[in-house]
Amino acid sequence: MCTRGARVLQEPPAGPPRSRVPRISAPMRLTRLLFVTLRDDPADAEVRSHALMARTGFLQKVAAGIYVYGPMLWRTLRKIEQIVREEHDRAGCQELLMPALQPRELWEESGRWDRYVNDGILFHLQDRKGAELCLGPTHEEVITTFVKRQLQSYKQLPLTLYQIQTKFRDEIRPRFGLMRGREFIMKDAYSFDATPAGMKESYQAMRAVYTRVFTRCGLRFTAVEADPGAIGGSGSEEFMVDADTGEDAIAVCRETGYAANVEKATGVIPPPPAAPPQRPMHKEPTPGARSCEDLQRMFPDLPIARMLKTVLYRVLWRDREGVVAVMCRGDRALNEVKLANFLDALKVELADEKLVRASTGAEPGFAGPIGLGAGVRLVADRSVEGVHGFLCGGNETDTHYLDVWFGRDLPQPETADFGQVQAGDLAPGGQGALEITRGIEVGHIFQLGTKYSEAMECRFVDEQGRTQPAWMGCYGIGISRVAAAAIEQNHDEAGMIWPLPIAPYSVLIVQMKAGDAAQDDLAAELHEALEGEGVDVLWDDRPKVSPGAKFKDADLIGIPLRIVVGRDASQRQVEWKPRRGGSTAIVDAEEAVARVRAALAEISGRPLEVRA
RNA sequence: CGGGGCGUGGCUCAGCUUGGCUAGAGCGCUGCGUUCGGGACGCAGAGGUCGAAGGUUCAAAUCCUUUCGCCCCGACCA
Repeated sequence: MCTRGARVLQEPPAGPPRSRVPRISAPMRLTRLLFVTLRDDPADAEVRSHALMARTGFLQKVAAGIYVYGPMLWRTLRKIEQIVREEHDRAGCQELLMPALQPRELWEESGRWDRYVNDGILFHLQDRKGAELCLGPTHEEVITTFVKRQLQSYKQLPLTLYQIQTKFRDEIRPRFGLMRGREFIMKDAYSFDATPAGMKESYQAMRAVYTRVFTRCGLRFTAVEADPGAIGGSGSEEFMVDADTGEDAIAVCRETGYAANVEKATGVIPPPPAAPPQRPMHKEPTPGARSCEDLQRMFPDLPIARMLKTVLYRVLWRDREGVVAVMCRGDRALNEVKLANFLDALKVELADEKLVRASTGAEPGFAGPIGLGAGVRLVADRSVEGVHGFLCGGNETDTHYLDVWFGRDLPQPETADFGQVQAGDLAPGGQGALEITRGIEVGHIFQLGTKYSEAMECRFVDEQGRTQPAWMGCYGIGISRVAAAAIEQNHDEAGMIWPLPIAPYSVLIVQMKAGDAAQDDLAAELHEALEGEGVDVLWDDRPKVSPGAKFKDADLIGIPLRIVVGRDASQRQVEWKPRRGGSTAIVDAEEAVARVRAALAEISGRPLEVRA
């Protein structure tokens, strides 16, 4: 097999293990690693984290949304996992490992098989007997089964179990490299309690774990209120890594500390303009005016907040579908997640033109509350409250009504909050303005309640001798997504900038000229010294690579601490250059080692600020 | 699933509209030499079923059909 002769692995350092701190050891000379960098971004990389990882061999695509995690990335992923493990174990959680393959029967029990298959996100297959299996996208069914076969008494509760495992979801559109893959690494945890109050306590404990985990990873993040979505349950929060390229928009208020995913966010919206003098409702021809912008041109004196739009939705429930018309102030936008929740629907989607014509008798753009087709349910966003003498669609092509009053011309429809918050709205309570920022969801925690424990009969006997379903919570961290988010948040023109706690290596020794005796000796000495202290150190010992290329590569892979061994090596002088910040200093070799020690001591000794 | 785009050495791409020399460039890679603190230079090389199948033609990377894969927008998304 070995046509090129066996390569001897780098011999392990002599003597006993030098550190009790768990550390990821591997060959640390660049000449011993498979290390290739590309000058150009790959054509299919859309975001920086993906492009940079693909250019450096961190990540290689095998199929859409399916990747090889290269050795460098794997080191980072293991460090993230390590932090996750330590914080979960410290909080009293137990690690286990569940199967990736799961039988259909379990998913029938919870009632999720059809839904997940119809949504198309479940990878499923048949074994040779024809039995159906899926590759687990999540593990509520398995964990609930695992626990129920052992759970008998309240004395066994509370209990939190977790695993770190590859998850499979046939995402309709995988994208952005590690950010949204079809196969990805996730930590999922599940708590079991005897009471709702216990569930909330477990949830709060896990919230603290998450805060510690992301803080220790060196990330800037925000915990936000979230919509629990299809998984169900009463309360949930997402942990968002702050990044402009994030897929999620979040509403935050610096003053009050309020933070919520815009899917869920609510606030106090600017009041509508004062009521105009009463005039009778009348029809007005509005040829071609399909949008509020068109109408503003036609009626320049009418404030947009006195135009009420009526938006038609096709709504799907489990057993039926229907059409719902939703009214909303002209200067506001609707929030389909809130709407679906209010209607208890599986899904809402904008009605197509055909459905609009059938429901209103008019071309799209002229829908209104008066004279809607039979069977169309009418509701209104709370932004319509207090709007008087408004304009609305006439349900007749090229026609709108003007000077319409709720109560006089038609009853005000059932009104609730279906609105999307906007920058400048006040936080709930009316203090402090909301800003809209973006984030990458790296963690999500849920209070599940008894949804799965009831469906799957995960019960125990309480103190009074009664049989009760367990109160559950579930908690996820996208391990591989954390790595991508770290780079989305921390990079510059030249490349990645890893936060020290999760960097593949903590220190990079860049040797300018391999073969120069003084440099060879000093670089080796530094490498030995750092290695001996248990520091993850990488040594760029490549010969025949120009200094420029070495610096470019160093910037690209973003090892946070850098020591350059160059022309002053014979004087034991090296250049100290952190990846971020750019300030460099000429120091002697001992000082460089001391600075590494200090930087590492700072992250391990830094008190964890707990952000609410 | 709807709309759009792309598949040509390891990477980024040209060539295709209007079929025709031996299929090109830059980067990367190998060897030799000169360089050596921000992707150096010279010389000599290696490396390609032009995504796949079928068809049209004297002749197909190029035209036609089918198919597979990938990317973007949307819908979707514990």
